[in-house]
Amino acid sequence: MNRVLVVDDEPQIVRALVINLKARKYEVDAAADGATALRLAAARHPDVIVLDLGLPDMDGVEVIKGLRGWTRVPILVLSARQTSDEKVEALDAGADDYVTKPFGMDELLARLRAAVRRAEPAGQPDDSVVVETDAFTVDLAAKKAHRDGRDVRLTPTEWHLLEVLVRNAGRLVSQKQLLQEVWGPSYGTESNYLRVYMAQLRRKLEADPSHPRHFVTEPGMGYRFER
Amino acid sequence: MNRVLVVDDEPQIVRALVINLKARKYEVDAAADGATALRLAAARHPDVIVLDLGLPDMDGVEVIKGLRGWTRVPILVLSARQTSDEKVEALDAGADDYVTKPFGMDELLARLRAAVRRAEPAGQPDDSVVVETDAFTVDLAAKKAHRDGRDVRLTPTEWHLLEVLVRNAGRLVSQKQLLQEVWGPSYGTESNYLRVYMAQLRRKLEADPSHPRHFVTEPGMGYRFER
DNA sequence: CGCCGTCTTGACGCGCCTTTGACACCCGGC
DNA sequence: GCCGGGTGTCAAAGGCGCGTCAAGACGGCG
Repeated sequence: MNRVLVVDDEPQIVRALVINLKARKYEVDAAADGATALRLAAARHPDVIVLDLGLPDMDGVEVIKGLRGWTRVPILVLSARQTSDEKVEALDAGADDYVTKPFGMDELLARLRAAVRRAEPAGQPDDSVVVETDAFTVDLAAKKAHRDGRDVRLTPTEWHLLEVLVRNAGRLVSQKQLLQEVWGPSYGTESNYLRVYMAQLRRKLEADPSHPRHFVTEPGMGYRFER
Repeated sequence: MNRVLVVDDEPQIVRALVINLKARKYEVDAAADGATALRLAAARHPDVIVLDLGLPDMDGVEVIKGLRGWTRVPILVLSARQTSDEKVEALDAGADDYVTKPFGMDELLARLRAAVRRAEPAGQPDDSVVVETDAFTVDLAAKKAHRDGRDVRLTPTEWHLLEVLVRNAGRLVSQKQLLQEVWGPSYGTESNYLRVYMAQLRRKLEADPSHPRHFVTEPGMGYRFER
């Protein structure tokens, strides 16, 4: 099931979109301004964002840039402005598509499907989403972690952190990058969050949490997941 | 340089597109019918396809399906038909974007850039910058150093220094430049720092630290990394 | 409205990294 | 042969980042 973030300050537009999307089995979050949009994008990690450019608190293009600083999630811009310049600016800022109001719901949904479809990973053989270590296994797609034959329960934040680390297996991930990918673009220095949650992951997944072998600290730089 | 395949049966449209695209340093191929389009797509492997739906020999949607059978290359549909049904059909067949004629060249080019951009390989993953010497290997992206089959742990300052030297491999780097790049612009004369940390790097990476072969001192000037 | 799980925040001790000073060494010039 | 600038080496001190714990704030759900 795909998650959509709808950003628009006109309630009736939001309502129409939410109804249509939910009817098609999307999970929907909604935001009425740019700040909320950025926060929700970070917190909920939608598969696609529908973004109205005319927001009360900030320029829509700034929202696009704010998102593009840390994510490649498809952004479908919705706007009443029809001029070519607006479109070019939004697209070059990182938007994936641009639909002018009034729009046909069928077309919007088709463009949404197209955006989601091409964002899906190219089905490459043998890049399994299941990662195994000698102590535990993680299935990113199924959102399941296993250890000693038992399921391990992880909170959303723990999952998110784990996911970023596992996707970069073997590579160092800087503290700043972790913070921005998990907590959102406005974070970057709150390294105490990382310490708390790395401890959680280690406690839940490492065989010997006080001597981690898979979640390695690189002092002063970041963390690394080693298979 | 990106390669574009333009598919349209109207010569003046093709001409306009080709001129504009070539002026922006794209390599351009052109096809006037669906069969030629499919052949050229296979032969030339364009980075993006601009496809008119109204072709003389076959339905545009069939061309899309024919392409999608074997490639995920971005397809930007160009069409005179404005109905919602047409758009939905084309998008669901696998098109990435749909622009109706008459179209603004600026907008089309922006949409083209967006299509090419998102098709680019996702960010960093697996683009490792590995430097090898006979004694050790350094992976700048993963922040990993290897020697005698074992990982070598480096502190942040050591990494930073190593990075500057490796990025300037073979070239002399002045003491002042090293100090300013690693310790900040307000440093420039604290050459004792360099001596301490160069010793660290040599001890951790050189086969014979007292006779360095890769981290060479140029007395009175600076240091040089030799592969 | 109250409960429960999750996230945030602060405090504390420890260990490692950085900084700093002292000293030996090499090499050219006097 | 002596001297001095630049360099390599070592070790101690200080500070900062990390792991850990726990309490409080927050938010979703019944």
